[in-house]
Amino acid sequence: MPSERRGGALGWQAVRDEALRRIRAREWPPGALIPNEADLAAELGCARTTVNRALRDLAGAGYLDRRRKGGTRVMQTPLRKAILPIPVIRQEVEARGGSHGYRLLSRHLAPGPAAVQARLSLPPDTPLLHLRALHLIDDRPYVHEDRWINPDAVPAILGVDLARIDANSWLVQHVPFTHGELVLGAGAADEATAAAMDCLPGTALFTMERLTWLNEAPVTLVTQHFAPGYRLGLSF
Amino acid sequence: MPSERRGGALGWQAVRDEALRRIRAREWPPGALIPNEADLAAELGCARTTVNRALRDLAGAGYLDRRRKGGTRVMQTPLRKAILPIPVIRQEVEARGGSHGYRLLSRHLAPGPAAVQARLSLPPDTPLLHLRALHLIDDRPYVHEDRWINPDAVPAILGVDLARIDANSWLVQHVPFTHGELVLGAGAADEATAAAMDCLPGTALFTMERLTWLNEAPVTLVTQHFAPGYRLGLSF
DNA sequence: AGGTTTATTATGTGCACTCATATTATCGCA
DNA sequence: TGCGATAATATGAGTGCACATAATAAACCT
Repeated sequence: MPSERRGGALGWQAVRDEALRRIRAREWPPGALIPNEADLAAELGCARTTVNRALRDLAGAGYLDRRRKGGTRVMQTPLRKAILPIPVIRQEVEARGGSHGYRLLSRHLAPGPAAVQARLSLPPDTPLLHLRALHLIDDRPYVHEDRWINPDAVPAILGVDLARIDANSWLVQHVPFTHGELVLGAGAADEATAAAMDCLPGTALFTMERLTWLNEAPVTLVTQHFAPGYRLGLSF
Repeated sequence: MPSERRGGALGWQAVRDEALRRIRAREWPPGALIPNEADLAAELGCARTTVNRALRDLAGAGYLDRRRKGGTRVMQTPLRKAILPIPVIRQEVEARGGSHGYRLLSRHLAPGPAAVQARLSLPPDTPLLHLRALHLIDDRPYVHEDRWINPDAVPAILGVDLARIDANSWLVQHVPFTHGELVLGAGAADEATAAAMDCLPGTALFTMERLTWLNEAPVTLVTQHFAPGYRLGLSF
């Protein structure tokens, strides 16, 4: 018996599936108020706790809107979401079965342009570690990255041999962060990027900008340009 | 008392916060086995159920790896994720405070190119509704979309006046779907897209391709090209 | 009628108990 | 020593109960 348990009662996943079925079948149409937990529990022959967990899960998935005393209603538009794992290039390449190469192109310690300092919410004269690097997959250019690191938040980074290990891998292993922002876009390759990526200037490149924070302190800002033709696939 | 309850016991969110603190402080270092639920409950003075919920939440967020009998260990790399809401252009534009305009550029009912039929897992001769449309924000081009709809999955779409309401809005309101795929990328504007978007051919455009399914049946495949300079921001 | 207080209601959360299930470790035997 | 059966263990899950909390509806008093 797939979805049944002792005495024919349903488990929380079975309750969730049944509720989702009713939503999709429009038995519970968009915007409608659904029966309360106690009634559903009685109808389905399980405990209220079980119904609670099922409905809480559906609310988290964006199908239901729940409020105390107000009851539970079906969202008018399901509002689906896709999950984007924050990529670690090295792992991404190796997961594809490719060999990961890495070349540090430049390394400087100095305040960045005003726009960068502002993006990090730092005074214009705060020195930052500026890295430019190239990730390779099977010896072909894969990602060109331009990174700024705040040494105040990560003093140890200054002693790391970044020609041997890429900053992303090192940071992921050694520096926790609390939250971040991510911006996706498309841009034309500039001269420097085109040279590094071995493509023509002006080629359309997929771009990802990432800014991470450790509490109130900015950790690192990185802009990555992906090789021409790169596609990022997600499921939802 | 912010995080306390009756008798000084912690609630599940407080337990989660404490566990997260220990992970970030490296009191529980990456890869380490943490105390079992019963011990933690005893230490924190709450029920095992409460600890269970807290740790389950952290596992869902990617901080912990749990397995029966194996115990709970801290993930070596936290593996963070960003949530990408599947956009509905009209709502996105209006949420920005802009006015949403829409123009249907073409509408045909015929089988598509082999690549499209294959992407939808349909025989090469299945007729599809092919739409090209332009979304405007404050009367300026915003998104150019090229859409294929499977009339077998959505017969009613053939009777809808798609010059008045955009297909996305109509589909979201009238057709449930079970899952989908999404591909992000960057591409150069071709002649037709450039003309519609009022930019030069070859301009780098952010691209989103979306394919939705209703159980085993493909519903719609849409390729959207966003206006030059478009940036998609997310938090994590 | 108007506004404030009070009761009602549905969900949110916690606890103690019970059993299920997936592993892992251990024991016993050849 | 090697291998299969068995016991031990940590998490997964369900139930019944109690109480907390937020939002609403009803009662109440000017």
